[in-house]
Amino acid sequence: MADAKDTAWIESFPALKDLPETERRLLVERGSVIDIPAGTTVFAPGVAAENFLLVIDGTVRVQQVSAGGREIVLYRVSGGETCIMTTSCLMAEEAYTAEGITETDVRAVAIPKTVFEELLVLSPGFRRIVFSAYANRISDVMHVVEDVAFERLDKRLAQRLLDRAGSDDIVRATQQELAAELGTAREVASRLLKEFERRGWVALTRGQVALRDRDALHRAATAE
Amino acid sequence: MADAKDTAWIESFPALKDLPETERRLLVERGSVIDIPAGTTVFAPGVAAENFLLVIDGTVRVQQVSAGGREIVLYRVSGGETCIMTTSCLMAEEAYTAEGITETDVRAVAIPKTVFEELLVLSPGFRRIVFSAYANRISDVMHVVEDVAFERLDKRLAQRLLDRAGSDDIVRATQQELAAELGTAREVASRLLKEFERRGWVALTRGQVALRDRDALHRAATAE
DNA sequence: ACACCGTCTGTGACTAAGTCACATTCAATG
DNA sequence: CATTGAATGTGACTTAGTCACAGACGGTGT
Repeated sequence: MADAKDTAWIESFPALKDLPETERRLLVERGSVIDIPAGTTVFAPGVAAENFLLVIDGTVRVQQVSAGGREIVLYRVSGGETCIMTTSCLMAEEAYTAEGITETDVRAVAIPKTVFEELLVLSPGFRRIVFSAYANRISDVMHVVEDVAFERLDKRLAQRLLDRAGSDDIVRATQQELAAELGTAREVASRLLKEFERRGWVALTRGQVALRDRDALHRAATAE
Repeated sequence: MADAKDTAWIESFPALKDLPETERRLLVERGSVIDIPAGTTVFAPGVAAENFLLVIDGTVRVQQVSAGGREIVLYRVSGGETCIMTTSCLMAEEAYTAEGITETDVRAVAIPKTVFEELLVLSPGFRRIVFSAYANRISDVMHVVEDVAFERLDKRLAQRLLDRAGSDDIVRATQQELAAELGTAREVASRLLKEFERRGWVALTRGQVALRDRDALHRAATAE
């Protein structure tokens, strides 16, 4: 009876829907669709996950947390993507210090470890999906290194505002949250935002930033 | 005739030498031992590699290079480890901006892509090795993010000096190279090193740093 | 031996970013 | 409408990065 719903999700994964019928059936029959409320910790240091997660809808934020309580966002996993950290926590020798938190309500498919192994064996397509997920995450994190080590903060902030703004040109986030995106201190983000406001690029209100001049922000984000 | 030598290398990989005989034979018969001189670029942005590399001896430095010419070391691959970047360059959708360079003469085993695929299919042990290599590299790079974003430079420099010093307490590297390790500017590294010297922790000569007080450096590296 | 030259190192002056210690403002709630 | 906790603003200071140089060292060829 739940069959109609169970087969539907696979269509949201471009990479999966082209798999041969046997492999699709394995996924559909043995994977279970789960709903996770916003703000849930999906994985964290010291907590081993037993499932391979495919995110159908919503986003999971993966971030690094420092001893001093500062945070930095490493990447986000959203609809149609796979969350490799849940599985790879098992395999890493060193302990991760990163954590994954649902930013919105998330609907996901949990593939048990055994089925994950089976698919790796019998499906070249599935292998490709898993490896390219890994490769892309490494690439994401390397990009964060590049950003933090070499780019100016005003540039990074402007870019982040553009990335996070919806079509209404509004970023719904506190300055604390924006600072955590970039791995900087709240005061620093605050001062930069004030400067952006002084220049007429944004308008600040409690808990949100309204973009007023996307062009100017874009120029700032891509300067030299 | 080359058999004696061919079977020898597998013993330097703790993870591989416990594989079943069939899988070991595949590796030994189809992999080819290659020698790479120091300073060779093993992989770079835009260059796809066709082999899976197992490093027998020597080290490969993987680093990020910025547009402005600044560098930062992400991790090193040394004897008994696998270089996943060579294979995963193929799989990532985004282009990498990292490059791998041999720091010493390197002896490695190149596993052709087809054999790599075969082994992934038939060997759970080999899969575990590959995935744990990926997981550990992600972990390494995340650690770099943490370091760059949250740790003080003097602390990081002290740690790096201790890491890189041989048993003779000497780090053979120019200040430029040390700066590149940490992703900072040469002048900054230079000033910090001078300060370390003033405190009697190190002695500076052209192209090398001699450690004079490991304890003090260790305290600096682990302070709060 | 010595002059040459490229690399490596040192420094001052300035800008950018992070820290610390607060003051202030806002919006939800009783 | 008064209280309260979260969010924001700011000054003063330290640490890190940039820019523009000036020296200093060590290998090379004559």
